[in-house]
Amino acid sequence: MRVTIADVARTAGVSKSTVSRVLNAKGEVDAGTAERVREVIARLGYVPSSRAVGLARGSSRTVGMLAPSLAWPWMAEVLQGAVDAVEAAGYGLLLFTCNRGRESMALFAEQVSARAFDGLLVVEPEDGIGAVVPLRRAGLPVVLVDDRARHLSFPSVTTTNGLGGELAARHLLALDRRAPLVITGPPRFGCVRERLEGFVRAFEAHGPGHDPRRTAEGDFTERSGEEAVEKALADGLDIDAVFAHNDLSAAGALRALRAAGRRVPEDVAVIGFDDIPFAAFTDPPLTTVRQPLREVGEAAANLLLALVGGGPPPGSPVVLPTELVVRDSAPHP
Amino acid sequence: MRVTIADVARTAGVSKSTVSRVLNAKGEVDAGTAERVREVIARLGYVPSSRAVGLARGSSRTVGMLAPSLAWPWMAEVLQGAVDAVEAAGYGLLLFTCNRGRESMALFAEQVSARAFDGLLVVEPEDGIGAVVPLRRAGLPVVLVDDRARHLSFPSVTTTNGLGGELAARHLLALDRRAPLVITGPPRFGCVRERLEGFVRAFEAHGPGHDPRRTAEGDFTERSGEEAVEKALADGLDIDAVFAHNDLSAAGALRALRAAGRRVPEDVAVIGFDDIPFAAFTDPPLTTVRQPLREVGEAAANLLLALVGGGPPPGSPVVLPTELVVRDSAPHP
DNA sequence: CTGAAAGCGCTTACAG
DNA sequence: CTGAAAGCGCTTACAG
Repeated sequence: MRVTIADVARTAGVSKSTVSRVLNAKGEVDAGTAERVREVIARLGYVPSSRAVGLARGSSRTVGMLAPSLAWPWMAEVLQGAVDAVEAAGYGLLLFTCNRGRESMALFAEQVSARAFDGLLVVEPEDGIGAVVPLRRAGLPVVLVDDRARHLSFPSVTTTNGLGGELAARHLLALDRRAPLVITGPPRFGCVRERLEGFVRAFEAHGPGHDPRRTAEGDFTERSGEEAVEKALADGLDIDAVFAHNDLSAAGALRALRAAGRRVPEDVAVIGFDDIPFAAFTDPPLTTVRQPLREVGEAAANLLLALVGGGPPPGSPVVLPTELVVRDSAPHP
Repeated sequence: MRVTIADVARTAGVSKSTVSRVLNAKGEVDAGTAERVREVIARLGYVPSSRAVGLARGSSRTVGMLAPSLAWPWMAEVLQGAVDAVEAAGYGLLLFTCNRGRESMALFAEQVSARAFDGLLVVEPEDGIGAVVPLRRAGLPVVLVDDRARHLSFPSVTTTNGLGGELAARHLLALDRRAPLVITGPPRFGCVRERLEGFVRAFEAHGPGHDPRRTAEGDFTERSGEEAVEKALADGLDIDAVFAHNDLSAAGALRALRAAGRRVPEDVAVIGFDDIPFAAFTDPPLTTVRQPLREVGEAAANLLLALVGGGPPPGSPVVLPTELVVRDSAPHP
């Protein structure tokens, strides 16, 4: 029923080898023969079976992507970038999620060992990269969208998180804010540590320094941003600025400030991180440190494809630039 | 290098057939032999090659999903639901996007005909389902997350869009709002037509009826919601309520109303549609018609898996309920 | 330039 | 209960 390479060969009056040659533009084929074969292929609507090709060739033209829950708004952007790059290369993207915990990982492991894909893209797994270390050791090309594994020399793509923290700090200093509240994410994330370090560094170099009591640990949720502000105010901390480690917690901070009757930006300037689409729609619109998320996805995918293609692993992480996007929550000086 | 079924057979002192039998729990195998084979499989860490199994068996335990740009906030939710269901069934999900237009579709078509997957999930393609009709005719199980193809008897999953429109209307009427502005999405979407019809129906049955001039066509973007309100106000239309066909355009409406000095909900009550996570964070938080997006993804995937498994196509679309989520932009009466 | 044959790693009748 | 063999649809040396 489905047309195979044998059908094409028979119809064109050549061998399967020859059909395969014109298909893959490999080896010398008489121009006339090639033309004839191509014509038959078109007429019969023949398309090679990816399974058979994969089996014979030992590769599947598919890459895997392991992501935490897709509920994080920035994930969609990274994923879109990756899909675009993968598609452009004629590959398929097999998507896996850690969403269901251990069970997810077990299923994922199965697919891995079943050789369902040729390379793997891993985005910030919540529980560390322990699960992917052996895969890489087993020879599977792996690229991390993250920076925590730098010391393990995992190929990775990340952004200038430290610089981002610095940009936020300098902007607040330019606005003459000296009493910031920093709402971080979970400190196990390398990006969190870098953002904080960059911020503190700038506040020490160009400002009054940073009092550790002005750092509140959040968990990237809107609620945690809200709580951090509520607690700071309840503790009697005077604050004229907030630097949140992501836009969601910045939105929470905005809400808590509003509820407390503090005006933004007059009383308290607020800066977020990520620049997810939603950042432009908060009230007031959020000044934030933009991460080029789609580009991150694209870069990671392209790096992976290069590795799959046999390219050399990059010596150092690919680092994409962050930039400050100024909106009303912390306007220009 | 990689361990194959032949290695297992040799080590266990049986034939490949027998290994295959214990692997697939097919046919009678002596309990002792089976035990021995299982032990060898575990010791050697053998995992069947998905490609080889697929080729021999004629199926790949993979389903495809074709989605428009992942940038729409609700897509992530649907996708997450689908991934969860697919993973739970031990299948893989191959993700495709229409994001790059014709080129995307060409690549997609290629993967389809290459039999890279056993079934296809299609989410609201911008340019209609023309591309997938032939696939289905060719025998590929297809499930639509949409309702426009109902007359083509495509298996599909959708929500009670008409009821959603009605819920919005009744809530506004209960708040004694008689002068609504309805901001629709592109009318080519079936869901848009249903939402509008449901709204109008309720306004005619229980209220003053609906003046067509009170309907503005939007395109689901924040900007289009903003413009619709600006234009209505510029035209001197008196409005005491807005019903937007999605949360993004509702957010735009909120912004335009604020800019015009109208208080929400005192002067104008606002209701959105979808209940994307961001709806809870607007100012004021948005009252909206909730669609169970994750459940939609799950239901669609499960339906598809059933079809792939040889189940009968459902006679009618699977319809999931919408419900009104009341927040401050249109509070309880 | 081209074909016959072996092989990729499985499954599945068919015999026994 | 078990094995030998053919077959899934390709690719790739190896001959010619």
